Amino acid sequence: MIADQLGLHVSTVSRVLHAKPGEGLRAASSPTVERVRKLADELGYQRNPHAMSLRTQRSNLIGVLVPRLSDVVLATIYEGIEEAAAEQGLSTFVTNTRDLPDVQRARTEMVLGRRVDGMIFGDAHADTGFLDEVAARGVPFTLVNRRAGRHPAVVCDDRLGGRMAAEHLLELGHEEVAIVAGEPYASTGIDRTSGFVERFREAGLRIPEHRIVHSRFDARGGHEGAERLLATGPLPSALFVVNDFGAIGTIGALRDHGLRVGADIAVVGFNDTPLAAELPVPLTSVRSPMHEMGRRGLHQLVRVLEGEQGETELLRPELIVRASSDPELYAALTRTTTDRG
Amino acid sequence: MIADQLGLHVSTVSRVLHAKPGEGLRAASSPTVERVRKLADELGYQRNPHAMSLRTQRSNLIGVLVPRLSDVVLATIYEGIEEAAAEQGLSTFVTNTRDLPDVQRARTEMVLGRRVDGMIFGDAHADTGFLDEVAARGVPFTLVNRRAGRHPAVVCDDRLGGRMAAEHLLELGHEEVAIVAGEPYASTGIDRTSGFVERFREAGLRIPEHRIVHSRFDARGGHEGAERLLATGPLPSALFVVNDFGAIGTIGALRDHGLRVGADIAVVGFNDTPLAAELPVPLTSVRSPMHEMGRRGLHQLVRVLEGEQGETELLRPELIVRASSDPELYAALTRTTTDRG
DNA sequence: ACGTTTGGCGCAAACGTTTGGGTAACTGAG
DNA sequence: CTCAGTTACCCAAACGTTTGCGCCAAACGT
Repeated sequence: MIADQLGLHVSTVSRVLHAKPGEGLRAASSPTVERVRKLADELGYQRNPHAMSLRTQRSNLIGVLVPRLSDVVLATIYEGIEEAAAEQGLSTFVTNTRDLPDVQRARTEMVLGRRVDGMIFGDAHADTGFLDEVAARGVPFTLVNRRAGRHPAVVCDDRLGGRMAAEHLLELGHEEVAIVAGEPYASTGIDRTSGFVERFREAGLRIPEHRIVHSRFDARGGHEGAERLLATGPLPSALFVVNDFGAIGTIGALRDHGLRVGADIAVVGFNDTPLAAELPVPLTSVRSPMHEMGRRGLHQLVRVLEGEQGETELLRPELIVRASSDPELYAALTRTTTDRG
Repeated sequence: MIADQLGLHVSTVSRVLHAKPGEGLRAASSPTVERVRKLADELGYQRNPHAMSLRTQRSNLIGVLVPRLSDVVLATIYEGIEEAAAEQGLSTFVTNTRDLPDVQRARTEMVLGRRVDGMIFGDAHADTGFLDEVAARGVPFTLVNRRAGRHPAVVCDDRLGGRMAAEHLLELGHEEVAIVAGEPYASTGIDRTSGFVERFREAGLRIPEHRIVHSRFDARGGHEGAERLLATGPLPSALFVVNDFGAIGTIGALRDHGLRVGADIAVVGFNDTPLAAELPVPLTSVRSPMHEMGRRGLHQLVRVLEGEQGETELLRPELIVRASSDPELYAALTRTTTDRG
C-alpha cells in the first residue's frame, strides 16, 4: 500500500481509513489522520475488495436470482434491490434461471461459489424442497416477488389483489369469468387466483375448473392460455389475467378471435406495468409496488445478515380501473375515436 | 485448505486442480491427481475467488452499465451478456445509470472499485468525453446497444434499420411522415432517424425539422413525443418511432386523439419486442438481434481483454410488417372483428 | 521521584491462492 | 558406479487487507 509514503505502518493507515467511528477512536492523532486522508484521496486510493473479503470473510456481495430480467416485473424489482444495495455499500449479482430447477441449482452454486454474503430469490417455487436445502446449509436469504413455505419474503398481498380484481368484476355484474393463472408453481399466480376465486365464492359464484388455465408469464404464454380458454365452452364475460404481460398476450388472442376488449369482454391484469395505461384499450390492472418490493427485500436481507429473524412482509396492492373493464371509460374512449373517424 | 488432509502441500493441490492442460503437465502423478480430485469433490471444494483475484490480479468480473433494466431492450441485451459470460466462467455486475452522466461516472467508479477486469457500456452517449477518459485510464471496455466515437461496439445496423422502415413506408405511398426520435444523445435514435431521413431524401422527400421530435425511451416518453407532434401542423400519415416502448406510448397518444392506428395513421416501431405482435393492432417493427448483441458484446470484450483490438460489429436488422402499417393486414384484422361484432 | 495510565502507533499473523524456484528420489545410459 | 535427466513434490513469497497485542513515550497522580 502506497500510503506508507508517509512513513506510517499500513495498519495505522487501515485504521484511519476504515475504522468505524465507534471503535477506532484511538487510531491516530488528528494531524496524522489528516495527512492520511489527504494523501488517500490525492492518490485516489480505493481499498482492494478482494483482499478485504479474504481477510474479513465478508464480501459485501449479494446474489440475486430471477426467472428472467426481460420480464419487466422482475427487472423493476431488481432495480429496487440494486438501488437499496448501492445505498448500503453492497453490490449485487443477478442471474436468470428461466424458472428451471436445474438452472436454479446450478446458478445458486455458482453464486455461492462467488462467496456472496446472502441471496435474494425472485424465482421461488411453491415446492420448497430446494430452498429448504439452501436454508439448511445456513445460507442467509430472503425471497421477493414470490413467497414459499415459511421462508422470509417480501411480496405483494397477492390474495388481496386477486380479491380486488374479483370485487371489481362483481360490481360490474360479471358472473361468467375465467382466469389465466400463470405458472402453477408461482405463489403470485396461485395467490392471485385463489383470492379471486375466494371472493367469487363469497358472492355465491363458483368458477369451474376448466375456466382456470395455467400459462407462462410472458405475452406468448398469455396468448396461448387465452386460446385454450376460448377453445372450450361458452365465452366468459370477463378475464382475470394474473400478470400484465400475460394480459397483453391474452388481448392479442381475443383480437384474433374478433373480440373487442372492453366491449365484448372485460380484461383485468396484474402489476400495472407502465404499458398498461398506454394500450389502445387501456388495461385495468392491480398495481403492485415492484420497486419498493425490491428495496424492502434487500433491507430484509440486511436484517437477516445481522442475525435477526426475517419476517414476511405483504405489500398493499391497488386497483387501477381503466377502459378494458369499465364500460363508461370504454364508451368515453370510443366516443373520441368516432368523433374523429 | 483442507485438501492437505492428504499430506500434500497446498501448491501441489492448487496445480492439480487448476493448472491448464498445456502447462501443468508435471503437476503430480496420476494416482495423486486422482486422490486430490476425489477428496475435492467429496468436500465440495470451491476455490476462494477473493484469494485468487488477490493473487492473480484478475477478478473474472465484468461490469455492465445500462440506462435501465426495466427497459426490455436492455434487459434482453443483458441476458445475452450474462449468458455468454457464464459460459466463459465470468460473472457480471449490472447497474442502472438512468442515462444520467453523474450516475454513469459514479457507478463506473464503483464498478472499477470492485476491480472488474473490464466493462460493457450499454448507455454510451454520443458525446464521448466520458468514455474517452475511461479509455485513457486503460480500462478495457466495449459498447453494446449504442456506439460512440471510435470505441469498439456491437450494435444493430441502426441506419440500415431506419432505411428499411423508410423503404416500407415509401412503398406504401406515405409522403407526410414524422419521427419520434428518442433521446438526442443515443446513437440508436440518431442513426435510425438519419437512415430514415436519408432514404426519404433519396426518394426526393424532405422531412421537415418540426416533424422530428425527441423523447424518452419509455412508453410515457413516446406518448409525450407524439403529443408534441400532434400539437403542431397537419397530421402526418405515418409515424416512425425509434423504439417499441416509445411506439406503444405513441399509440396511446394517438388513441387519445381519436386516431386509429393502422387505419388513420401508420406506425412503425423498432426492436420487435415480444409485445409488438400481441398488441390489439400488431405493430410493424424493425427487429434487432438484442440477445445476440449481448452475447457478441461479451465476446468482443473477452477479445479486448486478451489484447486484441476491438472491432465494431453491425448486426443486421429485419423488418417485420404487421397491421399497424399494412392496410391489407389491417383489413384482415378488422374483418375478423366485424365478423363477430 | 516514581509507578500508572493512555495516546499513538508498529508488529506480525492470517485470510486462500498462485507460481518461480528448489530438491530429493528414481531412472537409465555410459 | 556415476551422472544427467526426469518425476513428483515442497518451500516460501506475494497479493492487500484487518486486528489482537505489545511497546514506547508522554502525561498524570500521589
